[in-house]
Amino acid sequence: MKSDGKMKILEAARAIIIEHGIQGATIRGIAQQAGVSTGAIYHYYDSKEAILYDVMDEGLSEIKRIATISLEDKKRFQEIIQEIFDGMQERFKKDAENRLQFYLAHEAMLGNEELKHKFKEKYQDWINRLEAIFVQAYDAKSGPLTRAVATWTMAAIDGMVLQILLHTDTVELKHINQVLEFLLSEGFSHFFKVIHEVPDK
Amino acid sequence: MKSDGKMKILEAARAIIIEHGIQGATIRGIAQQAGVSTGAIYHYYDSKEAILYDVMDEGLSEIKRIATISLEDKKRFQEIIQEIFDGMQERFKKDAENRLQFYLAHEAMLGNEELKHKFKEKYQDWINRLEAIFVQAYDAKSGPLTRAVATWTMAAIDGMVLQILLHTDTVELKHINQVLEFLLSEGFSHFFKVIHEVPDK
Amino acid sequence: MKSDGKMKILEAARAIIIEHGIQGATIRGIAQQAGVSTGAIYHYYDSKEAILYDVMDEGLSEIKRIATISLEDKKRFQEIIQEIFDGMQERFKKDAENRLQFYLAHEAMLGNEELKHKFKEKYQDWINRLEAIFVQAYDAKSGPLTRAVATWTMAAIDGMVLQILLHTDTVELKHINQVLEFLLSEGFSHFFKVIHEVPDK
Amino acid sequence: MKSDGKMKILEAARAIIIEHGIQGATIRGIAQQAGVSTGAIYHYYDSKEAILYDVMDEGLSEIKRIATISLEDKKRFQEIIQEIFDGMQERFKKDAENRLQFYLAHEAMLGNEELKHKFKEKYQDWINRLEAIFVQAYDAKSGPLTRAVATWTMAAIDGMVLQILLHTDTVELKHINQVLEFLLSEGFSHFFKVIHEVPDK
DNA sequence: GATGAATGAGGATTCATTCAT
DNA sequence: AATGAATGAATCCTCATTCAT
Repeated sequence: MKSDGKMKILEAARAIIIEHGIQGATIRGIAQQAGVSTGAIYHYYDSKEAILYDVMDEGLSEIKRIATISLEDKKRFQEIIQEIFDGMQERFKKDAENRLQFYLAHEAMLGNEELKHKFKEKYQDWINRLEAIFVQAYDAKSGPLTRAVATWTMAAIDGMVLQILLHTDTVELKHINQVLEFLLSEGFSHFFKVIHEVPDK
Repeated sequence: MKSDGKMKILEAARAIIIEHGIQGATIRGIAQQAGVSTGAIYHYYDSKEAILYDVMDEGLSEIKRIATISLEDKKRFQEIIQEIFDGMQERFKKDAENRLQFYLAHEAMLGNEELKHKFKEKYQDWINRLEAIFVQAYDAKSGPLTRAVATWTMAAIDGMVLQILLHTDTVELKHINQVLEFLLSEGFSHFFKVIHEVPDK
Repeated sequence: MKSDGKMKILEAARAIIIEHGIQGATIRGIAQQAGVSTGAIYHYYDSKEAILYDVMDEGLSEIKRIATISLEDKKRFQEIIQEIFDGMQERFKKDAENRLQFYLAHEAMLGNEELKHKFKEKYQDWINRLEAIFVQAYDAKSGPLTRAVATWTMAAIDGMVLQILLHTDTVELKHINQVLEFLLSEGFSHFFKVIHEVPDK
Repeated sequence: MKSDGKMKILEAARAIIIEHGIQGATIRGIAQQAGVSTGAIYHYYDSKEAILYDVMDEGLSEIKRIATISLEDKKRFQEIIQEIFDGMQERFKKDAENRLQFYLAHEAMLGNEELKHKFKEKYQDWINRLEAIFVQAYDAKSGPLTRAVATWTMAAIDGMVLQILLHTDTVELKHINQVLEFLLSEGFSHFFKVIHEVPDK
């Protein structure tokens, strides 16, 4: 449970980061946005880095991604596919959250080891879930290859989010979705069927 | 054709970024590494950002090279595939350039209009080339769907680069590559064959 | 009401300018003279220019003071005249502030819109006050002509300040003042008497 | 006689100063405008300051101001007045020249002793001429007071030019001119008549 | 708990001038 | 005569962090 003060600071930091990026998130700015003094920040957090870590911790926990799909009740193939598809569509639309995640990922890759570790955990988790979904949906045998497919899928989503944030506009969303639909309904099926026949190199 | 001075600076910047990260890449540091004065830097580049952009641009133009080679002479399918595969492997290794891509994308998202425009152009270009390769390799008919596939492919590569930079280590590279290989040698073939039979919605 | 910190900085800036000129007034120098760190300066002022503007503003608000005093209680003509005269003499002596006025005017002309706006307001204010004094002292009827006289008077003072700063030494101060005295005690009286009889063209 | 190279540089410097002010006039910029290399500048001039001096020398010589009025042929009072008036109107309109002169004056007052000296000479000259005109027009006796009046007049013009350059817009030009007209046709006459009766203090 | 003034090292950038070619 | 690459000290400004009140 976070204290009131911490929550105020976290929320402020989040808002600032979304608007001004990590570089633009200064202690002063966060303090101002939170309506407290700069000194007060240091009552709650030891350093700026600690704040970033907490922002990430909260931020990444919120992001359920496509992994919210319940696996408890056996659903029909078509239903699962549809849910995955809808989940991805939702993800593409969450501009603020995507920015935040992207900024944090960027900060992590700049050398912040703690953040990097946090991301690693999260990706492991996300990919685990995605793999589980694939296993169920496509009746595939869990293994390094299903995991690799999940990894590639996650990568494709991240990369697509990046292009959306950058407004690269290389092709209409309609066609992006057509390909996605094909992949989900046929591509993966084909892959998992074929791949099982191929011996591991 | 880059001047000697520019090359010296680019090489120095790349070296610094690999060793100290982007945050550690200061003008002073780059100048020192390049063995010139700080002022000299500004003889060749208008700003630090221009240098970073050039490092990225220079490094990632690999894609351009591959595209050019592949399309010059009619090669056999297997050869083209191999080149694409190798090109992607190369991309994964370009540590400094990949970091820069995310760093600069970050800047672009924060409102740097010039950068935003450059990224848009760059993605359009990359995806155009990728599409052209696909058209040749898979004997597909150029259209919004081939373009969408190229866009997804680009996205997947970017996303994979992100995971590599974050060291998410969700699965061994061997399996990542197995999936990639399947996609290139069979997946896309299958897709383009099937897709032509499906009418545009 | 200026804070202690601001006053310290303003005084330091004024001292530096008088001794080393505007070019010699660096942030480091001002900070040193004020006995604070360079960073502290930015706690009080947003930019170097803001400091310089404040030094000028503070110094030249003398005019404002005179105007206020004069109009508070009904004074005799001779007294008001004397105050205007003394006020002008004071203005001539404000070396740092006068230099700054020209320095900042220079900046304004080069396209600094904020500064341009400030100058416009300042001149409007000065001339309003001067006009009010004239109206009271010479019992003139407020209107475009009294305003025009105030404008010319302000112009003459500025121009004289310029010549003082340039040390043109075209004539002894004694005679400059004799003419000024005549203007104040007789010239303007004559003008306002005559002008009211002339119909507006 | 100035060499071709010098003339090119001077003209370039002049143009740059008018547009970007003295601070904006860099050796590089001047060289570029003149279409020569930065090094070439130093073939013709020893330093930047030397260029400024020359620009001023040319610039101030060109400015004939109201002093172009010929005193050779005895003109009628009304004619001379009209010429002075017209001369001032012309002066007000020469935006580029006024800027140049103002910028140079500013540079001089920043501590450049050579420029200051040059300005002193010029002001002495201008005021001498103005005084001579007054003596003739108003039939006054040359002396310190006529000189003081000329100095004040010059000051008023400079100050008015400043306000015009700053666009202070305190009053319509029409009324500015009405006051000026009164001064020329009646004010000065009155002054010179009265002043002769007053004994020098 | 809370404030906000103060620190000071470190950042990018500018520019008159020099000099080998 | 002419070039333009190179110099490097100096500029303004930023910001995480500290600490007396």
